Amino acid sequence: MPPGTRDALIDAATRLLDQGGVEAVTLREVGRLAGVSHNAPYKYFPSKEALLAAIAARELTARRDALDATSRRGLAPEAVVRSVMRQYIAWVLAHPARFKLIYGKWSIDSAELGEAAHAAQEKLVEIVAAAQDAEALPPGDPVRLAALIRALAHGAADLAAADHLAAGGKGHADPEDLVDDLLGYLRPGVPGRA
Amino acid sequence: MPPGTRDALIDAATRLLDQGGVEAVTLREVGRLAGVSHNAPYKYFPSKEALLAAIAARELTARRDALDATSRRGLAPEAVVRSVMRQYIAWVLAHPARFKLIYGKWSIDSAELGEAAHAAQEKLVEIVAAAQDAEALPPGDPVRLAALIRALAHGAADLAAADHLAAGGKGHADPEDLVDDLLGYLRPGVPGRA
DNA sequence: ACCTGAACACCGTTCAAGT
DNA sequence: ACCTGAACACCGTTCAAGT
Repeated sequence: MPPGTRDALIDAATRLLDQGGVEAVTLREVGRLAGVSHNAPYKYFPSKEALLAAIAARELTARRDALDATSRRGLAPEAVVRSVMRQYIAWVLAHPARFKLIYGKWSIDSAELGEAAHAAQEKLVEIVAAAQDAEALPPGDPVRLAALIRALAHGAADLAAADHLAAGGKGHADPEDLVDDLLGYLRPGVPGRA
Repeated sequence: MPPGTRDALIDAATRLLDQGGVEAVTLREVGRLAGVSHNAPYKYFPSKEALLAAIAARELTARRDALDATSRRGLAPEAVVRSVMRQYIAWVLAHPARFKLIYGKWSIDSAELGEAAHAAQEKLVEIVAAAQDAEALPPGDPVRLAALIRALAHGAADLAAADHLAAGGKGHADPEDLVDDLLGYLRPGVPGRA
């Protein structure tokens, strides 16, 4: 079954999510796009939220694969870190509804979702640790430094997506600028930004 | 009219928001809590989303006032910055639904909401600029440095609220730790974290 | 000016029934 | 095993009507 009803449902729901946000994802419209009735999804997912969790898990796995691909490209360790942060921001701005969905509130907890998130997080820690080994990032707990870097990219992207970065929007501070600023401050042994 | 139906509606909606997230805010329940019918809100707000925007604007104004109060407390400039970041994180963790609402997707644009966001942002820039003047933060465009600091607090708090900080949740990296780490890296003239 | 009750189109979910 | 159509309770919004 190459298409597969289950995948067709996830595809349809993802399309609706991208086009109109999570509130545009109705089971009736998902069914219509997938060519089934509006309650066929209940054969594959116990609830609408479980369908949304499947979208989120699939997306997080794709993000982890993207991190993996970047880390294998043969770039210098610091370039990998910078590239990964830029990709994160580009992803949020390209698919804000997927981003909001993943980090929004969940009433159910999907093991698939939790594991996908964990895998992506671990990949980033590896990348940061490699940059530390090359002395391109300051020493210390790589989990903690990865969390710092990721939190900045996450916050900058979210504020940019919500149009709350540097109120007035003069391009005074794009999320990419903030990434560069942070990496500048993190450069080991070099005081300040210079 | 001390209570005032309009304020009673915002109060009721805020209570529902805090208790069950934005999806728990239904006009029927808002009306019931406020002691009016389920369509009385339409006399004060053109839509449900406009009522939500009023909540968001009120909250942003309260945040600005909190920033203002902290900056007038007579603390050293660096202590003000640290205190303000901790307050931001505490606010997100205490009222995640208000936070998600403010930075979520808006189909309408409320002038009140935009102005409240701008006022809060400007207050933070003032605080950062004062710390720069006291050489407690590195020099440069205060708007940009304020954006960096805020983006980190925003991202760390959002990831913590969504339980995505340092997957595994061992307290390896609390949002407050990340704030301290960033301020350490930003200390002018001192290389690294030491 | 402020509020109500009935009505409309829509939604998630359940269920009996079909193949 | 997989899917459908009818039904239920709920929702945002509109509207005619009341004071």
